[in-house]
Amino acid sequence: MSNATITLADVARLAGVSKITVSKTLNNTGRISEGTRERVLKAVADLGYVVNSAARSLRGGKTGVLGMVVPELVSPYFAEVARAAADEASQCGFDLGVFTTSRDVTRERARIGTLLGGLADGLLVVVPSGNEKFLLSLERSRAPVVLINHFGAQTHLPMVRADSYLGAKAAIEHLLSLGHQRIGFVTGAVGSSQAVERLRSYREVLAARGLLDESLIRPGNFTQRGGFDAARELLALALPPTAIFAASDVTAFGVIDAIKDKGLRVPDDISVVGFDDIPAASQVHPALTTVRHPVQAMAQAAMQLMLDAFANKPVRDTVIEFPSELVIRESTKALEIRDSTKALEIRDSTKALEIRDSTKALEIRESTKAIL
Amino acid sequence: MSNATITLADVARLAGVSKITVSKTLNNTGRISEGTRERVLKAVADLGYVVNSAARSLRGGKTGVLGMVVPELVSPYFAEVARAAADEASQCGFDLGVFTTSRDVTRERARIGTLLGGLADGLLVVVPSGNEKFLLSLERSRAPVVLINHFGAQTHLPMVRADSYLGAKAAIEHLLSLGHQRIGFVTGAVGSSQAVERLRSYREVLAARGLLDESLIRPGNFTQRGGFDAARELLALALPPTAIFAASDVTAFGVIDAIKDKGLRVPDDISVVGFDDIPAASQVHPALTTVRHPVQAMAQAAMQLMLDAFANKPVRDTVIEFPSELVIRESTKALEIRDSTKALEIRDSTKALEIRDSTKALEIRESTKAIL
DNA sequence: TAATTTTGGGTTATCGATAACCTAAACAAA
DNA sequence: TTTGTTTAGGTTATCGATAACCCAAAATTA
Repeated sequence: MSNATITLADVARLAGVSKITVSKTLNNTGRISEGTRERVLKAVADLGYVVNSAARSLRGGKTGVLGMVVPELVSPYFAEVARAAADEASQCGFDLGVFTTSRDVTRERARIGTLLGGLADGLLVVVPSGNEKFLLSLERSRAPVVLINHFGAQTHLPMVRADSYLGAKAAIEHLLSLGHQRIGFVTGAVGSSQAVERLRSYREVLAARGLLDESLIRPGNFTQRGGFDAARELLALALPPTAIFAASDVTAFGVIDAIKDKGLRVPDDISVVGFDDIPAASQVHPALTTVRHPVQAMAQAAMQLMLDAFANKPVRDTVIEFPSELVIRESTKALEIRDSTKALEIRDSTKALEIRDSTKALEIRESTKAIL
Repeated sequence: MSNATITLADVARLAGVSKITVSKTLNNTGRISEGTRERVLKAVADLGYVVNSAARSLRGGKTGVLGMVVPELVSPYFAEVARAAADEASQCGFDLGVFTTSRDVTRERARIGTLLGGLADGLLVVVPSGNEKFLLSLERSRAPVVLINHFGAQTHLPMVRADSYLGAKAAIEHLLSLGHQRIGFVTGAVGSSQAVERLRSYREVLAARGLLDESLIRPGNFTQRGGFDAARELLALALPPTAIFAASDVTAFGVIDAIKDKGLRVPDDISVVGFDDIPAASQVHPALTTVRHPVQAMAQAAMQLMLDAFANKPVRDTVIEFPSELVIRESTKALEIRDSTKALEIRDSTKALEIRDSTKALEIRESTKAIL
């Protein structure tokens, strides 16, 4: 089992032709007779030849690999986004390599450079923090870059994102319609533009009705533990909230844990709403009322932007925004006098009621060009 | 904003030196005077130059990127394995790109070839199905390949894996010690070597005590839905099991859903044990008793094998096996006369009792060489 | 038959970075 | 002054694949 690299030259020698003939055969370019083609393909199979992507890339060709950068892999939301993107990429004949963002910005830039410098044909970037310098270095890269869920600093890079503001608004209004007046909020990660949008929506909707109470806002950092701690603080207030809106589903799980830990019940004593609609949201008891991003459609749009960029179509300043949708399940309930026994029955039911508010994706091309 | 690629030559021109001087400066090879170094670094910064990885790779250098292939991204277990691997890779100065296995074997081989043909310096492969041809093509690749959790076909590739057999045995014995005699089993995915090991353990341990009943074994396919359906069937039996062992935590969640759906309680009516110890396992109510793989240690060992391979140390036929450990939480309970009120209290407690059986990792180098 | 086109396939140069080797200076020692 | 030794930096060739171009022989047409 020799470890020597098998190159086009080896195949050519075995098949008794020139390198270029092998290349043409494998790429279906140029004219090759049937006999030669067969001999070449046999030699390729016998030697187990595979093209060297580095060489092909260097010569100006495509590697067939796209890169994706996400903040973390274990977060169900990012995992879902990555899965959707990998699916769409695969449909288009590309492989998707998923990388996690480094905490170190310098290292991060170096890595992006590496990826874009011949390893990947393009990059899908999920930027929670809108680091301007980082975006600038992305903009100047030769390979196409598509941003996903970016709400921060100004950039000309094409992007696909899901609205967080209206989805959060729908969630708060749902709670208001159930009679809740004191609604707590557990924020997301500091620096996440999505988290900022959700908090902004919470503040504006409640302020408009004179119900905003800043003491009901607690940091949650998008973690279950953060949700747990935040809810504990909220429950310890002299006048605790009757409903809690968490900036993510995972945070909401922590909130629910804290509520149960206190001996209270969801949704009978306190209603809880999450955000993201990760797979687990529909499978916990009580099933979680939450806001969902149309992840698959977003991935499809991102992939289309990537293909457009490959085809040299103009994609600069393109913004494709999808609406988020409220998914009502079992963790929210009208504010009323409780009956513990009945509440338990409801909690044990697995039949989730799903109601969705969905509208079409807005596509805004060249929208920010006028600013230039 | 020109889109032209910036190469070493551009930097060299601006700095007034030759290409090789730039290369030496950036790689800290050769002797460069302080003045020249500064001029070069300034030119690099001004132009925003980043090395072309494809060219470097082609020239025989390293790209600094490792590839990892996992069956899927959304599975919490694989996500956790990928996270651990990315952590370890990062510690060693590498970036890790995570790819999902394609269903199409031909496409899969082509992709692996692409990755190994210059894009990645090495590959970590999580192979649930031990496709022999696939392994053979991996063996003949020039770049190092380390298998993770492989139990299938014979291969010379170095591997790191966690025992499933003994962990499953510990789980079953835990249930037996609690007085359970009728223990159901929900299997994993067909073709998964891990799933095979777990089922084998279940069969052997129970058969040894004359308690094996094949009608208590149901397919679960590692999914929550599969666990749900399997548990429904088990509960519909004339003599249903008093405990159910699921081949994965996610399956166990489905099992628990089904039990609750039937109006029964965990662990008061039926005990449930999972496998994997995904993050959610410790956070559900009741917290799940399960079996855990030492994922971080495994990733570290895999990375060490990779580094050894880079250093041309012999790694062929190396097998590093880690023991799995039983984590006892709240979903298992001694078989006894029930008191519903009391059971509820236990269920609502968030204080998980964690007991672990842990021994040291076994390292077997050259173990299979004698077979040749 | 001569001219033209088609077919099948080879030659050369190139992508960008770098290992191996070489060449001038400048300085020190003899 | 001559010889040796650093120091600083440049030349050349090469990795593997392929675009652009070229060239025979065979087939077709005038």
